[in-house]
Amino acid sequence: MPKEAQTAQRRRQLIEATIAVIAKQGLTGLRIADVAAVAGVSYGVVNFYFKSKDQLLADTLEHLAADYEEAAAEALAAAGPSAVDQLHAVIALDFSDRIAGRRQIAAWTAFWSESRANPAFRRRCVAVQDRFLAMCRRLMREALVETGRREDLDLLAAALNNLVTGLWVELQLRGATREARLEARRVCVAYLRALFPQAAPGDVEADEETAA
Amino acid sequence: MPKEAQTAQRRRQLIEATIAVIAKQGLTGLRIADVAAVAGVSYGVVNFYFKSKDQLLADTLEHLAADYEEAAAEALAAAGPSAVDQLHAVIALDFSDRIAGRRQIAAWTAFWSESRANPAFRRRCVAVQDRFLAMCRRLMREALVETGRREDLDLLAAALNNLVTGLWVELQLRGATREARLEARRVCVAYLRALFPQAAPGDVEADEETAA
DNA sequence: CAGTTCACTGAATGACCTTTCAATCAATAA
DNA sequence: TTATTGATTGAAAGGTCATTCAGTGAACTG
Repeated sequence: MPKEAQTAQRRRQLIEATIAVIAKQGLTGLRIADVAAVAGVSYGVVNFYFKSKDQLLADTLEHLAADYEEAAAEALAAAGPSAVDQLHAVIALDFSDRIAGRRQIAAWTAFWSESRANPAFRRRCVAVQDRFLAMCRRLMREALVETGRREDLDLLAAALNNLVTGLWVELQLRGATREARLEARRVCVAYLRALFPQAAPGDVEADEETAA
Repeated sequence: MPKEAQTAQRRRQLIEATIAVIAKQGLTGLRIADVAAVAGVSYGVVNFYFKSKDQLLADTLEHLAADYEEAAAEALAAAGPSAVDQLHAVIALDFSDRIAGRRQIAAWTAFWSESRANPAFRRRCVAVQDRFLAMCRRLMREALVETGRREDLDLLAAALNNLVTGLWVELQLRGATREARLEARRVCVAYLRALFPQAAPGDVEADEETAA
């Protein structure tokens, strides 16, 4: 493996260990030594690859955010052409194992909660939310052209956005098992069905979003 | 003032300082000395009234939870008799200054994020959610009797529950100004209106829930 | 007024953790 | 093989912080 790729690989390994430790011990219980132990390396390594603990956390958030945005783009590209289909694809992704695993959800909620104290966290979290909200608006505008207009579209798009966020918190509280994630997805689908009774979506049971 | 009341008063003062510090510095930045400074007392006092930092945090969560539950009971009692009215009253409360101030929201999100690492936090947070969800279910069942049945009632009640949670996270990220709280409330109202188009609710602009 | 109680103070203690860095080791090049 | 480079290790330094506790003083009590 070329040197550069090896460095990237180790950084990723440490970031993933960081996420695991946050999930297990919370952000207040996160220690550099634990991250290193989970990654199976000496604790000096962490400060070799990351300038400081703070930088490690910032890079961890960046990793989560970039991974989410990449997966969302892929899911949209892979979904059917209708706006309702695309909405359902995004919902499926939001509760998929890849994006909404136990560890990732714990890390996201940790960053949200610290975001008022850490402007860098705040900016990145807000950027992700902005992008997701814009996507919801666009898709719902299209979906409502298909099924009949409403004047409170932006509010209903914000509701979808925040519904997903709230369900993530619920998964954090109750444990993001596969069954719990399916149930969360059903809640979102019920919301979409309430808005678009005409458009019949796929069955939630069917696929655990194997795509992407 | 009788001794017992004075003790309770000081404990409350320290708990409120704790909430303020969490809002400003996050849970990771919370130091006993800061709590004491905000409360305007010497730092030794904190360990005099609370066995430990952990106990201070547990009592802080208990304070938040009890305050919320009490306010919810009052809001329900003060609201009109119809289920839709009561739903709107609860929504108004959830984005009121009393319950959803900047500091309280920051504290709640902090406890949520630490709840996987701290079983005591988790239990209390889940208990609040359980109660709120049960209330949403009951009120929506009644509302749907008034306006027409649906089979996915439990999912739609869960959606309301989690929508509120998600909006709190949004307020945490973007700042819980009065205007932002009103907007969040509008999102909830839009959701309710989408479900119950017949039942006309009050105008959101009208009152900032002065009741309770 | 002397005695007692008790909230309160802040210096001292000791645990814990991040960060630094000299030494070691492995891989590659010469 | 030997030299060089750069990753890795973990001991040590330095700082931060929760917690303890002896002492202070204010408010009651008899």
